[in-house]
Amino acid sequence: MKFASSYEPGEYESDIYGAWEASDIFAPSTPTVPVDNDSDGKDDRDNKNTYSIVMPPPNANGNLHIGHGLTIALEDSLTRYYRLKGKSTWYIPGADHAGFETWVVYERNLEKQGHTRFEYDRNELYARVWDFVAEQRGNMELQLRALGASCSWNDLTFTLDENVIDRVYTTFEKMWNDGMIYRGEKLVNFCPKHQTAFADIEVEHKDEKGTLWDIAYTYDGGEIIVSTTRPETLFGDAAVAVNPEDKRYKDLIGKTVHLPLTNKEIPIIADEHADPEYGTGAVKITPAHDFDDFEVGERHNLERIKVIAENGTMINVPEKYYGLTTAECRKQVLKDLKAADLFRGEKQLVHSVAHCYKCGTVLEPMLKEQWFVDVEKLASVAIKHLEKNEIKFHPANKQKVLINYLKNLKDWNISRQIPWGIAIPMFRRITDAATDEPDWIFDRRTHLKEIEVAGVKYVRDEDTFDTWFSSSHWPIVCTNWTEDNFNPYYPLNVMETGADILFAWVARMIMMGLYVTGEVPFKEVYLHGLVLDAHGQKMSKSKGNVINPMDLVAKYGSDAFRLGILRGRSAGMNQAFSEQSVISGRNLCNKLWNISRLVQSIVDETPEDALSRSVFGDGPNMERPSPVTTGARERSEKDASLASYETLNMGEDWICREINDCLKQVESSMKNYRFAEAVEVLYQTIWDKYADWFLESQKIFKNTGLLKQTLETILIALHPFAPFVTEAIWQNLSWTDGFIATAKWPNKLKFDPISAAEFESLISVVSEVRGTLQALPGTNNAKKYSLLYGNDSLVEDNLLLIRTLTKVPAINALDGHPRGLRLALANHELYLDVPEKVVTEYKDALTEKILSVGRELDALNARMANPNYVERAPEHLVKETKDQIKEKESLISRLKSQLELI
RNA sequence: GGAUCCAUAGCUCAGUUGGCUAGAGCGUACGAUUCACAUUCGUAAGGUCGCAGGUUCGAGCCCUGCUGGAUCCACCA
Repeated sequence: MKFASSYEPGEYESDIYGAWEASDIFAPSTPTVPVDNDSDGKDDRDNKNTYSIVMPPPNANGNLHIGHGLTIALEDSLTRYYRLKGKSTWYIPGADHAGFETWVVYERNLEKQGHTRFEYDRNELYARVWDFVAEQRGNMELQLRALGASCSWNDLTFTLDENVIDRVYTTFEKMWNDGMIYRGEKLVNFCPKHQTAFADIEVEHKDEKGTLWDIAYTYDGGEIIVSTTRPETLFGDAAVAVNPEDKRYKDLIGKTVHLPLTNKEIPIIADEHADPEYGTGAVKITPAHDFDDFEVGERHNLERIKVIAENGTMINVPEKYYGLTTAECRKQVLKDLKAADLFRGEKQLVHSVAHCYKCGTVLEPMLKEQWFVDVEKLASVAIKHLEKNEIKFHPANKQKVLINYLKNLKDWNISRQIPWGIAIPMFRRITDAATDEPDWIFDRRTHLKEIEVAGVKYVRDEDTFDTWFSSSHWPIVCTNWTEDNFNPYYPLNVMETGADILFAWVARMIMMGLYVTGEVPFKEVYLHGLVLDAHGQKMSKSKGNVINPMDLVAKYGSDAFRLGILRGRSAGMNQAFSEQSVISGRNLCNKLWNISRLVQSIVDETPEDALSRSVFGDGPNMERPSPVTTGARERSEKDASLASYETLNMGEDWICREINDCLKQVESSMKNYRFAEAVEVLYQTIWDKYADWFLESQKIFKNTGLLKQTLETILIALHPFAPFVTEAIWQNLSWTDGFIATAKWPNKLKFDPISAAEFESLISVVSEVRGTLQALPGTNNAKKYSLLYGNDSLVEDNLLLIRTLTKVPAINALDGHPRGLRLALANHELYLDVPEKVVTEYKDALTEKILSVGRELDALNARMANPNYVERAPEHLVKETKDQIKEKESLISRLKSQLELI
């Protein structure tokens, strides 16, 4: 048997992916390189039929985590949907060198082997990490395949590919020439462990308990007490600041105080930065080691005295403290202050402290010469385009959030002291050269340590770029955008990524896209939130609640994972996820499998229908009977709209209508990025409508043309979300052809709307029968009692169907007097043939039913009693209310007469 | 300090310009089962839509205030 009794994803998934890839169906149909067939010098391509999306590159040396799972589920659903819709889809995969992340892993390995980074020069380290990453990379790519990502593998972009580096250098050169790059000595957040600076955005602030110490700075005839959490930095103090409005210290402004433990005198200055309400109102100013103090120092032209070295030890301090770590120094300073009777007390406080987001080390504000990008122009251009709504955001509020961020953006430190990254293409003049040559020159030859230009020698800056500087070019480099040619794939149709990197990445892609190409890099942005555990908690290794997507794929299948993670998820929100939703997805796949199995078995009863060709290998599950030769069908069979069928009864019209509604809802959901809704409506349609009502009725009618057509339609509609099971079924069905992955999105089905609506009545009749049978005392009622009908054409015309669906033993026309229990249906005369005794026992339930219908009727009447409602509400609503009142009234009177009979 | 989001059934979530009796999945209870599927089928219970006001014929949805939770940015000597 081709269809086993349950769907086993493990038996199909890798074969299916292999077949897709071997047939190269994920490459876009519109060429990605310029085409000029008529040699008129113009590109013949257009962007009307293209759909482009790039993958946020996963870390090349890591494993995919749950967030990647969500990313792929979202992006691949879009890609597959638009592919079925006939677009030339280009889903471009990527791999990230993940500068700092990878470096941390590599350096840890080095340390384990008893080595340090300082044993090697930069080029050698780079080469070693390159090999390390190359070894790891295939793993991540296999996992993307397991998730079903239908990306164009030939176009995979690695963040250190030559074209990426070229593009980054071109941009940097342009910025340098435009005067947007400057070298500045500024305070940067510096990790003493990793020996590198970070951008503001990479810093993690955590609230910590600390101590605030009061220290006396003396002057002739008195002392001024300052409060500090960092006594060890006092050697770098350049002043003491007080608020100009602070009466206590007014007379001291301009005087000098003695800096404790030294022979230095420093001035007392007036600056707004000092808050009279905080501590003593006087604050020590250490321009080289505190961000605020740096600014105070700039205002007052104070000396920047660097007392902490990059390795975290003390420098430029009295002999006694030299070389101590900051912690040791703090201890010693406090001890010495007490001995000198300059210590004036301490108190506990909670303050936020900057930490390295990778190793947790407390970051040191460090005075360093670094490369900065002047972001003013970049940000203002981006704001202008954002305010013109050139990019649509999902969720919409992120547009405002982003604009707000850009308005407050500070200059961007792009230097990193990590070997693993793109070298900054700047060279410094060696000091003894002629003095009229520039200090720094741009040059692409970063593989050289030293270059000579016009007889002057220059040495390369050893720093590398912040990875966000290069990844801000991602849409540009992935689509091979160039200055010279029209590119039908740029801007991207959508940028899908995590809401947590809206600032770090999305903002920078927009700025860079506009700077380089003059256009926004994408038309829409979809941001997903965090995937939380089943209880809404953040996943973390320390909590032990991390869910590995690959485990779920192995256990339940790729489709189940995708369906599960998309359910109940909406843009931008951090939402819970549990194995249970994956199990639901698995169940749907199995349901669909069995639906197909049933349809195939009905089709098989008509042998001339059984014909197809296999597109695929000879796996044990992929075999099918030899083709039958009668009436060979053309490939157009897979175009669902061309298949022929006729609807022969109202259930058939009804399912056509329901499937059409479903398609419409899926289309509108996809347009609005409401993935969960698309999945939900498919789930309902396939399970509750197709299987539970339509297929049940087809056990009687067996309309093979329609069965084939409708099954194809729902398979294609579900394919974007569950690519494997739909393909596995497609390949197993006897009449389908080609890949479902490249099928055509179905057209609407034709049906008779009046007949379709009548089926709703039948459903309500059947439901009422089932409900009443369950409510009656006793078990197995469906087998005990038959139905009697009065003058009712719906029932009369559908005796067999109603009998099948309700499982009652018989349905007979009422001969003479009504008997048994009349069902609570306003428009049908139907009785359950039950003995008087049972009817009597049912009395309470009947009374309750009358009361509940009565309450509904009261509410409707109250509405009509309100003259304002009748006057002001839309006419159709008023009419509807009237109709409902009529229906309820008739139902109630029937139920009441029944009750009287008892 | 600035900003954003969230609060609907036991749990996780829908509910799109305000409009029919507020929905789904899971869970729970009861019942079924040779006939595609126990990864099944049927039935049911379960909600003052966080609280308090306001606008409206009509509010889960709009407005104001409050409470609770989350996140981001800035700052914390």
